[in-house]
Amino acid sequence: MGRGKIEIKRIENSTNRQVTFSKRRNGIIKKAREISVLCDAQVSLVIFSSSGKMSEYCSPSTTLSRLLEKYQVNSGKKLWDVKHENLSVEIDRIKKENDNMQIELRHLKGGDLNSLNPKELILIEDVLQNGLTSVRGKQMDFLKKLKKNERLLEEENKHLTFLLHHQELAMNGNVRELELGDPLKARDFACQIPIAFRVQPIQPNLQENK
Amino acid sequence: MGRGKIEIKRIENSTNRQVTFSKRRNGIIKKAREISVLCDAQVSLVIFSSSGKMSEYCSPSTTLSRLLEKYQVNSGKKLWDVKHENLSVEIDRIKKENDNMQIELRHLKGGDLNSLNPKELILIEDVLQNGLTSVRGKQMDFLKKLKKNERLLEEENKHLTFLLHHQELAMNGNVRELELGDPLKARDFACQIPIAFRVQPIQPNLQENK
DNA sequence: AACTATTAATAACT
DNA sequence: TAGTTATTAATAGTT
Repeated sequence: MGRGKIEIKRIENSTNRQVTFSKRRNGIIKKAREISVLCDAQVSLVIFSSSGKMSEYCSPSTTLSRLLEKYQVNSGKKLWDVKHENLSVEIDRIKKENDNMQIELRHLKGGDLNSLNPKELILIEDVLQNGLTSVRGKQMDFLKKLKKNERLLEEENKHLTFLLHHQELAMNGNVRELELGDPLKARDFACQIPIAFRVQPIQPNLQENK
Repeated sequence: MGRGKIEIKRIENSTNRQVTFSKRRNGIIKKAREISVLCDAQVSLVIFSSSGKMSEYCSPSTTLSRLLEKYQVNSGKKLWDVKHENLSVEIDRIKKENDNMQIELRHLKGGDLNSLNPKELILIEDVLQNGLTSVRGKQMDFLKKLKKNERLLEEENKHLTFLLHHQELAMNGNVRELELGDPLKARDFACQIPIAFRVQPIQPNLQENK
């Protein structure tokens, strides 16, 4: 169909090839659209020119994705194969793991025990007993720590009380001396107070609890 | 191009549509092959007839998968990544669920308790205590059942012993009578034995254990 | 499935 | 790159 018959083989002239590509691409896309409409067919057409330019046609009644889905079902070929498959396998594996843990958890919490025999019950009992021992051990640790902190606090209290008492005594003495009118001692006193109050012992253990 | 011009709209006559589909499908596939060869193009063509029959063409220099890979890069559209993404999301969800259960299990079994505060410890202790109570309750049920069976067996034993004893007495009596030569009694005795042995009490509860 | 009158596509040319 | 046209190719209706 043209000014002469042509052989179906690669067109060597690059310009010619490019022109023919343009024309025939339009033609084939038109054909695709026509068969879609005339025959109620679903068509996907993807064309890359030798220079890498892409053209496509897809029947308006569908999408390329859906068509390819059908393609896979129909042909049995897998297009987005390995990755997809791996993910599915992974999901199955994790789900199984999940189920097992769920059952174990239920059993430990005292559910669904009817399906177990006495031996299995004993195993679970052991696990629970061990868990309980550990948890109570940890609670005991907390208790000890609290007790220890209490003791430290009490000691600190004593110390503070002692310091406070001495402070009072010193203050009284200075006041008395101030009343007697000694300016040198008065200055000394003014400097003393901040230092005395700076003796605020900090107990780091007290901040440890979360 | 035919015996008359046709409008490009759905062919209502089903047979006609089917025939036209066949002809045009061949035509378009031929066109696809031709543009592939003539212009060094890569073409993928997938066609589904309205009845669901699939036809395809793909340039010999490539595969549908590779072409679609290029398609995605070129168009920026995602063909199978949507599904891919969904699977990934699903995996993440399940993995998270998994992790949570794993942590819970570890805690119940007495591991990784350092990360817990006293309140959480108490919660876990409660769960363990409840579980232990349930498990021990179930064990108690088993024990009771065993005890009950034991009792029933003992009673049955007694009964059987009793029957056996009587049997022996009866036998001795009959033998003596036989020795005295009473043919009527002898026949009676012969009939008695089977009946006596038929009193084999069956204890259905004994079969209940799995 | 084959035929053929007719239209549609397009190769070479402009 | 786009338009023209002579020629071939595709195909609608028919057998």
